[in-house]
Amino acid sequence: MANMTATIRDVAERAGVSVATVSRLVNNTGRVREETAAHIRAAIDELGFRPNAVGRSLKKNRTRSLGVVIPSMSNPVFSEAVAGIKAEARARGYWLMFTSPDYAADEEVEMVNLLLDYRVEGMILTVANPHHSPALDILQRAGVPYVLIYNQVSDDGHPTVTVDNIAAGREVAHKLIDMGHQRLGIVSGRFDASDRAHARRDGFIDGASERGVETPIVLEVDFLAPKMKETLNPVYADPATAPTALFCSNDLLAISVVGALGRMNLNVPKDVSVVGFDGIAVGTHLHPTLATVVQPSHEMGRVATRQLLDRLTGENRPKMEILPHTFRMGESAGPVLQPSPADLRNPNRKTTGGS
Amino acid sequence: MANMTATIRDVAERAGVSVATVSRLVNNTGRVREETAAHIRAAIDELGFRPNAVGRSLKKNRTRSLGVVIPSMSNPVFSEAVAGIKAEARARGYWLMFTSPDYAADEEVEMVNLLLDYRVEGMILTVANPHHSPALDILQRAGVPYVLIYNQVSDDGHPTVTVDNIAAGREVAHKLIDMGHQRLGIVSGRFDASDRAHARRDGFIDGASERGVETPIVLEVDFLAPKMKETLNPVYADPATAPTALFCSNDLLAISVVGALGRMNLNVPKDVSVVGFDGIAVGTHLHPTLATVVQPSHEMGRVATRQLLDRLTGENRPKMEILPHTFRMGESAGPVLQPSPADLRNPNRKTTGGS
DNA sequence: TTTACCAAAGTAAACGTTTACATTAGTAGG
DNA sequence: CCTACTAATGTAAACGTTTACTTTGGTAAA
Repeated sequence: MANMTATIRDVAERAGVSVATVSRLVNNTGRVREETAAHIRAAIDELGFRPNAVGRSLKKNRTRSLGVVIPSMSNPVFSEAVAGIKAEARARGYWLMFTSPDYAADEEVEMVNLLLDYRVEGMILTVANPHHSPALDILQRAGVPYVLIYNQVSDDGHPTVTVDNIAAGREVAHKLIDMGHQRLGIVSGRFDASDRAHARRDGFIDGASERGVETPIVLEVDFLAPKMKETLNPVYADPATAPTALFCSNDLLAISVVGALGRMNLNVPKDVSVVGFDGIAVGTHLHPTLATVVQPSHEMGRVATRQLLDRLTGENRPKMEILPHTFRMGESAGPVLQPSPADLRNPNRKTTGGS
Repeated sequence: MANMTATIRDVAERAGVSVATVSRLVNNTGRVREETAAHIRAAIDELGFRPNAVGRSLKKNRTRSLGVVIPSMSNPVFSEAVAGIKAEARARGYWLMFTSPDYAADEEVEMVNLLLDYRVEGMILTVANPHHSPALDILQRAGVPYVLIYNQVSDDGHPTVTVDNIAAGREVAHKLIDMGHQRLGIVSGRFDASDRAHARRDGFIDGASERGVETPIVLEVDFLAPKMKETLNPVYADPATAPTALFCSNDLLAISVVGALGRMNLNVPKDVSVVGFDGIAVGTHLHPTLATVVQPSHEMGRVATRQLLDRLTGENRPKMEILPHTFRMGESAGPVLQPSPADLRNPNRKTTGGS
């Protein structure tokens, strides 16, 4: 009967050969006579031998594992990226050790430290703020290669695979204004926990300003437990001033907003248009389907991993890479139905905005 | 400047002590004079020394890591469980290596093998079918402790933390029938990929039968890419025979069903009631909110981990543990509004059903 | 028969820790 | 001054692999 963790030495002994020969057979390195091989294979089977990756890692000084740190596992957008990372990593023989700090900054540092202790060969991560990140400092000090995903970095910064959040935010503003919306709003998670939410907001506000539309109001909510109705109620107390379109910093938030509006007896999109960000799958199954900016999450994961692994094999250094996003129209967004008298006098697009 | 992976020997050398002393200081085992300690700490800082977990694991023959294999990362119900697992594991100094086979049976085996190679000390997993699982066979053969979660096992089987899926299914049937529904349906993922979907269906059918209600029709869809409208259209072609209530084997599916019905111009819950299973957070944010059976996912993760770790420290053997589920009412389910003439003559609850 | 070569296998030294055991030196009791 | 004890530290052998280097035979060429 097979049992507790036989070692290569046990196998060698039982097969009557040296450990070196067993190792060579197991790893297909060097040649071994077929007769001998048969003995060894038999011994392996009988003992239930399974090469110890710990011993191997130590000797080769390579763990063949990558660390992945994403903000949260409960947002499908990150799951999709991890799927992409996993696909690419496994195709190249790497294993993933991943974890999420769930939006706690100190956890970010803690997890990076742990991963370094485990000697991952590289890391892929999304941090709260890449421009001031203790976690990244540690990583750099340790000299372990890494690639960011989703994060919004300025040009010279860290190697990153992401989309152009600012441009995307701007486009959403334009799209909504083109549909006739003149009073815009933003619903976002905490900006200090997400640099991309920050960027999307900036782009959106910028886009509004470019079209001479009043600056959108900004509603910052706690992403983890958004009390959506309480947030929206005061804003929609006066329909005459309330935004006719809301841009949400991610799809999960947008779903929550759509639900809350419905429960406030406001129709989406007739009374309020809602646009999300991310393009998570569930958005297409809702009623109304969710209008959103789609990020190529799976692809982002793949590309980041490819960059990282190429770097590890010395092929080249990762650089910043901006992947294309797309706007996906959905039933949650539509034209303004009842423009206010002011809007009737003012055509949609002002050519220029004073101040 | 700090740099490439200093070893304990480097530190010892620089501090002018032996490696044993450094080890003792780092691990708080044995005493070391404060003056010496200061030197060592300085050396550690200057060299950026970070104990190599691989070396440590090899020597101690303990990796302090647990393997987690869940069917999919894109279903939030599993993310919640992992959060619970993570909380408990980290509190006791364990690290998680987790992965998901994404509903591919051969991957299940592959992942378990990899985790065993990495010498995880125990595993927590949800398999497609615990009664015939090559992955579990391997695990048992290897003698590595494990605990299942979510899986539906018969009494004598594997240690498992789960809810009573059959009873829950039965309750849902009763609830719906109590609301006046007489024509029931089930929408489920592939039964061969989920023993719990199987159990929920059995319970539901059983519950209907107990009340003398016609056997629900069963719609089996591909969970990964459900073509929901195509599935539901033929069923709802004739409103007179179509189910007035649908029980879905999980919330993600239920959300998809609600959306599809909406797009078919059927009102939920006026025309059709929909009930899900899992209790994922997003369900409470939708409009209509999702009626569902809530599993204590986080708690299930915690309990399973506690069982496993207790087992590892020899405290006791894990056994099957059934946690309580709850029915959460939501706007997606309601009473039948326009009972058919037949229903009017027949009161809701038949006292007994003849075949 | 020698020589040279090659395939097949063995030997032993790492890899970075931990830890049982040994050593040293300082202190207190006699 | 010796003895005994203790605190502080050192020595060296593991843990399970991989791999450079060596050894052993067998075979073909000369």
